[in-house]
Amino acid sequence: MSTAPRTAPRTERGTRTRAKLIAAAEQVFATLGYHEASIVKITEAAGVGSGTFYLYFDSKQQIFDDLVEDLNRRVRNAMSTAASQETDRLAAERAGFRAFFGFTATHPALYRIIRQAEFVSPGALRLHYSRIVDGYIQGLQASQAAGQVRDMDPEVAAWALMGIGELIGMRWVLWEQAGADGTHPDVPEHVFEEMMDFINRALAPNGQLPAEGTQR
Amino acid sequence: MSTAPRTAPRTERGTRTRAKLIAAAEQVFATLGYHEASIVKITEAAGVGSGTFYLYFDSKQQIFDDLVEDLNRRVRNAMSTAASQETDRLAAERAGFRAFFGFTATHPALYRIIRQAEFVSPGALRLHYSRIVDGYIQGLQASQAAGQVRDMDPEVAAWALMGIGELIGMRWVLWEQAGADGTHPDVPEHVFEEMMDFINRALAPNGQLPAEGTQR
Amino acid sequence: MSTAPRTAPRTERGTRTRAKLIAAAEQVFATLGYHEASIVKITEAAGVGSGTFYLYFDSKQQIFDDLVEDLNRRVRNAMSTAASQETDRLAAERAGFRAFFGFTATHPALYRIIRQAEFVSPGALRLHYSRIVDGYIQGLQASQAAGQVRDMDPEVAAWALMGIGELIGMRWVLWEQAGADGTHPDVPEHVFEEMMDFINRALAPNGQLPAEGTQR
Amino acid sequence: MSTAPRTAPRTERGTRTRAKLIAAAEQVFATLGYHEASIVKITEAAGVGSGTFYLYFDSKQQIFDDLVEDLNRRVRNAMSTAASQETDRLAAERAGFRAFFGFTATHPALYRIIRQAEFVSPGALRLHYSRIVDGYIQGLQASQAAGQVRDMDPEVAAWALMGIGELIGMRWVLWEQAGADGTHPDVPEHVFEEMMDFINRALAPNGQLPAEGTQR
DNA sequence: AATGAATGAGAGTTCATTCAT
DNA sequence: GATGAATGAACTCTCATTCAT
Repeated sequence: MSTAPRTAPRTERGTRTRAKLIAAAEQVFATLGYHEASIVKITEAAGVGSGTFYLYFDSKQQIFDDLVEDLNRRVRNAMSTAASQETDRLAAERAGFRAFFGFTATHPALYRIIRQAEFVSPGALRLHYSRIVDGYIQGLQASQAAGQVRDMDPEVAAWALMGIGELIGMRWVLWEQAGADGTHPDVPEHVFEEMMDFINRALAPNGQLPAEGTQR
Repeated sequence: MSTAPRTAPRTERGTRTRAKLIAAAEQVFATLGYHEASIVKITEAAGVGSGTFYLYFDSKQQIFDDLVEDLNRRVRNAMSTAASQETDRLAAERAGFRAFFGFTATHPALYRIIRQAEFVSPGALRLHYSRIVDGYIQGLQASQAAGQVRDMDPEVAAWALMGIGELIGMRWVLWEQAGADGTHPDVPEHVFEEMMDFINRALAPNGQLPAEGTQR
Repeated sequence: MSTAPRTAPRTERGTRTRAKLIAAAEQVFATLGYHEASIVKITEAAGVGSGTFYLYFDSKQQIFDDLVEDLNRRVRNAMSTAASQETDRLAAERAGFRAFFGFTATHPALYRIIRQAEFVSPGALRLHYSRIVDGYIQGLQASQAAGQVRDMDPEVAAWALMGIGELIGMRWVLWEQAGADGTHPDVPEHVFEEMMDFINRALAPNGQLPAEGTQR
Repeated sequence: MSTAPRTAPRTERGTRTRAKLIAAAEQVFATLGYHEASIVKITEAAGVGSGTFYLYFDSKQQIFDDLVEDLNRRVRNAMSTAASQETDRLAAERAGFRAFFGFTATHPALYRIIRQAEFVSPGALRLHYSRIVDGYIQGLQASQAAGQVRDMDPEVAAWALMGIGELIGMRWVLWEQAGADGTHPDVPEHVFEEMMDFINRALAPNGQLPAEGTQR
């Protein structure tokens, strides 16, 4: 009857229990998808009683939302960390995409979970994509200010880049057989280069096409 | 037809009933998603008894597969029909994307359904994307042969184009509020032009970039 | 809306259709049991449309009742025909049991159907057994009048005989593997003789035990 | 216990709930038969929620099998307990049959359930009869060793005794109207005596038939 | 804080029966 | 007389959630 959310553990033991549940949920959702995953399966994987779940989460939806939030934060972090270590615009772009594909290869769960989010948690999907796109927009605007990207609407370009990464990653990472450790291979080199060439041409200022060597 | 249950009625009335069910399923799946959609909701939307469903489909899975198949066929048809009425490569590309967005606007179900397919019907998702990409590849190869597209791997470009259309369509068609008739607005003009410009630059042969000022 | 039973075909074609349905029902009920048998399976086996069934039978129950009636008539007929060809009381008894086991061996359907009758068709089971027992009672009374059976309540003895035949038949006919033609083997000779000896001793007038040769 | 689902509760409350379900199933199966009995009817009779059923049993089939097992164990126990308190072979036999009819009178479910087992649970029916018959065989062999039963094949005699009890019980216990408490009357005295006389004569060693006038 | 037995709404599915053709 | 598409009540079974312990 209390209106307080149940998500705040008061004791240290409680904190540990909540963490076990989140970790179990990530694994179970990734393996089975949202609907096939049941609370009992999650609590069993966490090694706690089924009733315990509701001490920390209001519903199955809520733990799902928490998970999407978590994964989104991690993929953006991976991308921005990688990009920020480069000074050149082109190198930063390459590093960002490499980080994105790397995260996809090692965390296929992200992909799987996101694809279910639209109906499970209205808004979670939009938030996920919007946040990543915001990162692209900021990068593009900075590059425009430095004269390294042509004059254009950065929002449209950002969604285009997001789409390119999304489907290339789907095709050449997720669809390739995962190894025994559940990790997929990375995008093949020539595909990555073709993709970067495609993007460079689309973004380059007039008359500043990339140097011959990389154009093929 | 190869997927129909043995009991599938063969009369004209039966054909009409099956069509009503497919149309209802499209609407219900699009609105509620696969898991929230129930056979009863579909049959109610179709205006038939719940048992009637099983005269035409073996399971909820099967009508889902049939629907994916159906929508895939229709969207590819819309795209190729539109593109084939243009002789110029650029015009054909524009027409193809316009048809894609138009289909998305009037059949949001396609999008929403595909996003759920990974866990629901492994294989259907891949088939859907692969078939559309095949269409892109053929178009790109023809344009390459005509010297209108630069030398490049058409498969990578095709997946990039697919991704661009996918996310631009998601952002500017599906995420925009649908009207009373359930139809979403089309992509705004300037977004469409920015996108086409992006693509043109990515595909244009060296030295054949559209002249400044005539691009829009 | 008419109160007339639908079981009376008016034309010759109707007579044939009804017969096809009865034959199909016997086969389907025997194979699948009452509840697993569906009207559609029966009509398919009969080669008619499913709606046709209700031109001749009011319900699934009714055709079942008709079948029980039919099988009961046939097994009693087999038994009494066999017995009536013997003049000696002992020989008649032996012939009756032989006929009973023979019918069981070639029509295992009877057994299977009867075992389901109690809940399917209240009264059918009682009628079946009562009628057979009535035959035994009449035989016993005649033998008593001839001094060939001791003074006793023929009704109790009749039910005892029925039970003996029932379980010996179950154990040594039905439980033995049927051949390729669906026919079970007959009761082994020594079992039959042991059983007849058992019965003879139970029924024989005091001091008139069967001759040494048949006692073992 | 070996047939319990993995989720079967282990607390004392759980034990009580399981017992309530088994008792309810006995009553419902006896009244309605296997096919008319539904899980909901059983759980309603047990006074628990319908989902509770599946905490204790995997399916309707399983509770049926468990019930057959349970009733079989109890009827054999009642029979052997009664018989073992008598030293005289004849008295033991009488006590065994009395116990059998008494069990039938208070647990008509056993009878009704067994009759349905053939199609419902192949094997359960055979096991039930075989186990009871095994008890008869052992008793007969012991009596033969003591010279109280004539030389004969005890297996055939055992099945004959089983059949006699089966049909006499059906006719004079089950077919007689049950009282308000659901319990049927016992076999009438003169029927019981006639039956015992029938059996005694069938089993008695040559020359040891009970003397006239002292048989009843 | 933790438990797990209990719940009941709702899922997918079947089939005896009806009725327009 | 014959058909078979259509029906809907009833089935078995699942699972997110509650609550007494």
